Amino acid sequence: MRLATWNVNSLTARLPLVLEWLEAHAPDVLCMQETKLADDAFPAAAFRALGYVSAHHGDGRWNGVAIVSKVGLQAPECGLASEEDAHGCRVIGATCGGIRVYSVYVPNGRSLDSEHYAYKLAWLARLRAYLDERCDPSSPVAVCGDFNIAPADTDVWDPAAFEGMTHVSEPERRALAEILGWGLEDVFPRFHPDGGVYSWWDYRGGSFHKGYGMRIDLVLLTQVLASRCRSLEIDRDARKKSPAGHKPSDHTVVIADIDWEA
DNA sequence: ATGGTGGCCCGGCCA
Repeated sequence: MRLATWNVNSLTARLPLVLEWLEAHAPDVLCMQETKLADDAFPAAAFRALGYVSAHHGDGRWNGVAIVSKVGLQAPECGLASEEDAHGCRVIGATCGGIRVYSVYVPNGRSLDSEHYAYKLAWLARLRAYLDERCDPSSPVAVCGDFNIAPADTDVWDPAAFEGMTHVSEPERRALAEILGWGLEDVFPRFHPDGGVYSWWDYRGGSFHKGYGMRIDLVLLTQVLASRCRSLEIDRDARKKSPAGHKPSDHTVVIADIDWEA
C-alpha cells in the first residue's frame, strides 16, 4: 500500500501537476487538501481515467478535502459528525483497501491572539473526540493531511524565527500529542530521526531555495500499520516547477509505503 | 523595506 498526502493549494490550478505526479508515482491512495472546489466541480473523470475512484468534500473557494484511490473507496464520510465541521469542509474519510483513511486540513490559526487560533485548538480537540467515539485504535487507521503544526523543533528550519508564532506553540503541539495519544504514530521520525526535512515552504522570498521550510504535512498511523511501514518520504521535487512547466503548490507530497495488501 | 508570492476571482482576503 502506497499512501500519499498533498495540500494542493487549489486543485483547479494544480490538476495537471497532480495527474502528472500520480502517473509517475502510482500511489494506491492520495489524500488532498485545499482543493478549493465545490463538490460538483471536482474533476472525478480525470482521476477515473487514471484508474482512481474519488470522494470529495468541499463547498467552493476555501478548504475542501478529497481522497482518490485505486484500491476501492467505501463508506465515505464528510466532516466530524457535526454541523460546524461539515460546513468547514476540513475532513473526509473513506475505507480504501481495508484501511480507514482520513484526509484532514487543520485550521491555520493565523496568530496566537486570534480567534482562529482558539478555533484551531478546539477543532483538534474535536478530532480527538471523534476518534474516541467512532474509531478503534487496534484497527488499521491512517489520518493524513495538513496539520498546520510542526511536531518538533527539528521540523522547522529555524525555531528561533518562529518564537511566538503559530505552528510551533506548546498548546498546538499538546493538541497534536492528544491525537497521537489516541493510538496514532507520526511515522516520519522512524525514517528521519534527525529531522530537517520539510513539506511546506512559503512562496515568498525564495524560501524553498533557501531551505526555509517546515514539516506540517503528516501521516499518522495506528500501530498495526506503523509497524508495517517500510518508508516515509517527502517528495521535494513536487515543490518545483515540473518539466512540463506546471507550477507547484506551496506544500509538497508525503508518501508512506506500507506492507499491507489491499 | 510593514514588503514578498500565489490562489481565489477582480478588490481584498487568505495562506
